Amino acid sequence: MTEQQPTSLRERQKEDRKARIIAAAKSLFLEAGLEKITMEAIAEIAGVSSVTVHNYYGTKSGVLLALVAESDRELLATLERGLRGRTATLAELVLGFFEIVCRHTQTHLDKAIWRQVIAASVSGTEPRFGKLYHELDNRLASVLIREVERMVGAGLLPETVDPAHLGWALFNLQNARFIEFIAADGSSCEAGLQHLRNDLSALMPGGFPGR
Amino acid sequence: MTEQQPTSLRERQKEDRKARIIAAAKSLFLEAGLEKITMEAIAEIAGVSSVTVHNYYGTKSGVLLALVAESDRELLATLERGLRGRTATLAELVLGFFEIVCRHTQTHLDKAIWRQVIAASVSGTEPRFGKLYHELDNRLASVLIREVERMVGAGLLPETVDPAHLGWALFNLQNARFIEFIAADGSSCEAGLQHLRNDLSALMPGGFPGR
DNA sequence: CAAAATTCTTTAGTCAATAAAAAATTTGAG
DNA sequence: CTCAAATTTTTTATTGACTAAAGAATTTTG
Repeated sequence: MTEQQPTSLRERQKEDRKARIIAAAKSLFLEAGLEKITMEAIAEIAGVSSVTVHNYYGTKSGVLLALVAESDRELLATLERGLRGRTATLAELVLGFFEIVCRHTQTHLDKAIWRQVIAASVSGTEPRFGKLYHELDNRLASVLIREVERMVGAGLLPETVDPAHLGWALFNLQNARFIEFIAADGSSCEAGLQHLRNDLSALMPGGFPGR
Repeated sequence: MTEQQPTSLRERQKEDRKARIIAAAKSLFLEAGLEKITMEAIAEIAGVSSVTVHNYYGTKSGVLLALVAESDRELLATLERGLRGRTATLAELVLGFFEIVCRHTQTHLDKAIWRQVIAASVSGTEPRFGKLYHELDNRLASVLIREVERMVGAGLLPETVDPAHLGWALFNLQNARFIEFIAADGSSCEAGLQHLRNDLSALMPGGFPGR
């Protein structure tokens, strides 16, 4: 996970420009909102041409994905801190997961950016984009999977559960409510949590599968 | 649900133009693919100006949503025929639902169109768009809810289950796999079904909640 | 240092989307 | 039936994302 420094001058310059671009994008988006900011403006502040921005990130949404990916490591760390070995039930796990993700999106970027990113990940105009986003999803789902494994190991869940399948199912449930959360500026994290609670208790009235 | 004819000439002309536009869009998209077709081309065949197309449908995705909405009634009818009172277990119900939806999208429109529609429904640039799409989702989820109600009534599920909550949870699970299905041109309906089976058996090993 | 390879910028163009003025047509009153 | 008012479409013009290709600049390599 540590960055190996590219020896070549060209590589270093490229990294520099990329960093300048996402730095410019981040500050501009935060101060003026997504659709007020043109690619041209980002390019100008980053000191490159707008075509270069396109060459690096493909589309405006591509720039946004880079912002999301940047905050991804921190989100994963927060999830580790908040969840690792700390939950005794599936509901606790999934609700905790959802709450951390929601709060993180509120703090770091904003809903408009997430909407664009998710929309672009679905629309599939950019091949590399979909791939990158899917990797983020994989990392997030893996957190749930690992915790389910732990709970099985600790005897909190029956040996018969398949951690990967259960983890993905829970991730998808949670993700549907996350999308609902970001889809409307008005909807609160609490409302999402309540919906998710309803989902879980409808599917697993006993608190965990098979019982 | 029956169309009441608008008496005014203006209204009739408007309906006419709208119908010409979606007819033009449908045939053009099918024969040349989504991104080859410009709004200009649609407008020309429909015999209106491109600005009029925008005035009616807002965006290109708005035109697509109209196509989706058009096929929606047929999809609902197919769901009714295929599911109503025909399933004895939740897995049968959800898997059947998923399969019908997948096959319908393959037959009627294509994945590229669905990708655009779902992306637009999330991105939320168009307020009316999100609302319309959400209504389609509601109608689809209601099918599941009704069937769950029936199964509770028939003693196939415990009295304790909340049909609305369970219906929505199942719909969200199924929808996640549907989005996965349309996200990649390569992914098959069968693969989606298998994933969904895994989800269901992970969450409800006994075949239904609470057991 | 000079040729070769790479990468950026310039230039030019397409298309979606929006705004505002202008043109056409339906409607409604007399 | 006719003329003014209301509505709607088209025309016109502009912005901005995105792409392609040619040209300019710079790093690399021999």
